[in-house]
Amino acid sequence: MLDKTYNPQDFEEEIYKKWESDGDFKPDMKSDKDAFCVVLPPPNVTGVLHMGHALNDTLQDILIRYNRMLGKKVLWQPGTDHAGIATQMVVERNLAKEGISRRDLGREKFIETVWKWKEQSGGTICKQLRRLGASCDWSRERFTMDEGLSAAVRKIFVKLYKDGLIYKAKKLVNWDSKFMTAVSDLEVVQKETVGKMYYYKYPIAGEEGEYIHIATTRPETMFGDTAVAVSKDNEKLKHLIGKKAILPIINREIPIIADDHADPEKGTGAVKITPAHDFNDFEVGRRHNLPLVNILNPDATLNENTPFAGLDTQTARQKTIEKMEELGLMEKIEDHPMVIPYGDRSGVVIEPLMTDQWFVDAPTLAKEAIRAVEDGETKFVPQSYEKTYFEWMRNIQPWCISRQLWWGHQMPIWYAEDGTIFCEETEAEAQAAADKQFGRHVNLTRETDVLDTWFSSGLWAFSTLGWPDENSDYLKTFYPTSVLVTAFDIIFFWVARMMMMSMYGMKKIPFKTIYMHGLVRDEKGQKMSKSKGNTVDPMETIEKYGADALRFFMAAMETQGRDINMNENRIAGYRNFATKLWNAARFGEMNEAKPVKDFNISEVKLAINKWIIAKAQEATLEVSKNIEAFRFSDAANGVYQFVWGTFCDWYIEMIKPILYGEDEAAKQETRASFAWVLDRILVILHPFMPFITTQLWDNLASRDVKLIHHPWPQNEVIDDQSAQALDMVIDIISSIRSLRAEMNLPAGAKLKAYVKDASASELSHIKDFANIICSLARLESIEALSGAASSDMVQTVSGNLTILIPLKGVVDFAAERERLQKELAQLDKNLAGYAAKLSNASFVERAPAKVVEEEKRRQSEALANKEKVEAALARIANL
RNA sequence: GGGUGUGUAGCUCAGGUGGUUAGAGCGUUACGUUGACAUCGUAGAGGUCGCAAGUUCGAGUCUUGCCACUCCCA
Repeated sequence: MLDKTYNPQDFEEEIYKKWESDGDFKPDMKSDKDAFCVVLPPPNVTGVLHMGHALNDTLQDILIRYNRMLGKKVLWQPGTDHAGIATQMVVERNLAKEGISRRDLGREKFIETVWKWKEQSGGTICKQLRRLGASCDWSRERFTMDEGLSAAVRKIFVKLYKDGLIYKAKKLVNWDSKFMTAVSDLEVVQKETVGKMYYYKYPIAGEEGEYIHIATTRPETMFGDTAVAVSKDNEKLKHLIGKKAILPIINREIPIIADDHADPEKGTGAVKITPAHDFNDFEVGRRHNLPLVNILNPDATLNENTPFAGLDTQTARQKTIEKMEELGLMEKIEDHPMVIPYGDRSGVVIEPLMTDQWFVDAPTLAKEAIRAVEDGETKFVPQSYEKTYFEWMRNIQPWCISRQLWWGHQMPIWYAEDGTIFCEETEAEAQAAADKQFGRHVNLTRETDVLDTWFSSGLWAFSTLGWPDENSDYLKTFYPTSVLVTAFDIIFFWVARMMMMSMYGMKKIPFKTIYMHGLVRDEKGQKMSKSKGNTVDPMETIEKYGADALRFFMAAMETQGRDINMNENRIAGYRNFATKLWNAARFGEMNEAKPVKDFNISEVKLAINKWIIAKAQEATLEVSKNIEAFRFSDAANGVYQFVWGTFCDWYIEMIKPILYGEDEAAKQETRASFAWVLDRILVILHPFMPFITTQLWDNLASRDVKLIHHPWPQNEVIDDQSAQALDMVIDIISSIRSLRAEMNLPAGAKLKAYVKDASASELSHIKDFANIICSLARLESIEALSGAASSDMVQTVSGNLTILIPLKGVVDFAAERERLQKELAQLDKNLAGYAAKLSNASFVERAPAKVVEEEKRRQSEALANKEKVEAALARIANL
């Protein structure tokens, strides 16, 4: 027997453990069916599950479970990302608590510590994914730093290097002074702030009392100035071009050059050029062959090229201003709105800095990645994301892949004493190559930089399937993967890079479809963030409402291209939905509705049972179609509507008279049909709510097949002949219920009803379903009206039928007149609309005949109804 | 500044290709403990579909302009 109340905490975790220990998530590699594969976007190993994951993983699990039930060979490939900076940060913070810095430990010991941390605390998010019900094949769990994936990284790195697509260059890069590493453009966030604009002047060399006026937001960088630029079109200032300015304080002469970077309309029209510390100035410097003067140390303090060595930029700025004031060169300081770059992990100001770094030639790799999408080999859903993708890919910049961190893939690069570079997959190979080239044994030292985390996750679609082993069964079976499901915020970080790396490494697309979903926001539509304190922990939600309710919420809210706002009421609503299903199942149990082996739906005789079976099949079709089209909300709402609105609200209520009646054959068939439909519900609801469906499946009967592997119904022939009769019954019941409510008839009053204007077949249906109608509309009887309607009868119209109920002295006829007047007004309004359309010659001429016919039908129906209502009004006019 | 979305009931949201009286859940009102379920049932109220013009026999849906907000890129 099922428990009286639905309590997901009682069974969800156990069910998951059983699936996992039974190997239910593993693909049957011997099967000859189509393959279906999804790679899990690897969460950071430091991560904990947030609502974004809950959405992402629910959608993937729905696709995975649906396709598994379709009988395909299904793999959901899980794993985690080593998350370079994030992980190093966590471990460094832990060490700091014990007063140890990573430098105290040294590189090797530190990395050991990270690995230890990973073993102990790295698996949190994977446990949480299990709690959500994600049916990943955990036996194949990978980590971006594990041996296989590291081999993939080395192999592709060497290949790229030898193809000339990885190179070392001294360039201006985004420098994070907290972690003392370069970061990529994507890891920099631009924040708007109100800063200051400083106006000062530089003396002109050899011209006493002449100055050039400068406006800058960063006075302390003046020690790195190697020119002042003026536009050649600047009438006021162009006479200065070719002269020299003197950098005050350090008294260095710098040229005044002509360059359009200096906009005559902005600031003073003259711009100080600091090529080593500004991306724009760097370009100016290159155009004019200006020297680069670096004024910063790696920790963003000023160096000995300045008078303020060792001071941080803020202090140095104050000192510079003071000095300039002393010299009488400071003019004014104004508030100035500006955009300042910050490190997305470190939160410190990012400084452009000249350093030696390694780059991937992204513009070259992007070509194939663009082509694959242009040619439709990979499709974006919703398609509009193609635009974003193309926009980015066509303007892509070289990708800085080196990081001056310790945690990550160390680059397979070795230097000889003279600096010659050797790039091989192993040290031995590098040594051999070096010895061969030099003709003697040389000492090699390895590059200390590690790779950007996204370099290894860029290989994820194929490295997890066994590459570089080209003969791997999994690689052959599952590559290209079927669908990638991800949020749009990592389209550049990850999706674009996987496309590039896969097209380069595999010469084939990584996935056929990329499904992009939105972000999960808080109730007000604000982005969730720890600093705002508006995050909702999915684990707490699951604890309170069950994983199924959270999953169903995510599915039901997922409409293409839109963000999802959290809504606890709604989650509670889906928990109620689960409760509803639970109680429906209990109803079946109490009424001995057990699944019947080899139950043949084509032999079902009762219209009510035929009807619900057809409706269940229609719902199945709807769910299938919508999942295939990635219309998750339509799919979820389809099952919801069927379970609650059709099965519980109508079918269960309508079969009660049968189940409590005397007709044994009818009872038997109804019990079997009920059980069949309930089973069908469990099947089509399973991808959305795997736990409750499995719990019910396992407890309602002994089964030959586990629900997780139950075949998904396909190609069914739907017999909906009985649909019309049942629709009429439902319509009659609804009309009578409305009438009762509107007239405030006591719920307990048993009434007699008479039907007018019914055809012979309609009358026979009414007779067949009389007990159902009476039970649900709380009538004493329903039969055909013989003779004229008596004057105390109130009426309601249902389709083309008129239902009359005599109400001697029970009713307030004034209220009834009011009700009928209201109905009449509505009918008149509609009739006016139909008449306007049909008297419009161009409508009748140009609209399709079907539409015109339909309009005429509606008009005549409304007219007939109007007559009936008028008759009823006349009848009770004097009461 | 460039680009992209969004604006529908009190709230949160659905409304592929234009065609009934624009739907759901929550909330709300009235009634109800009828032998699964009060985490419930029945019935109702509630909308100039952001604004304005246009195309069309017909516009929530297509076009243009405007307003407000979101996000991405500079």
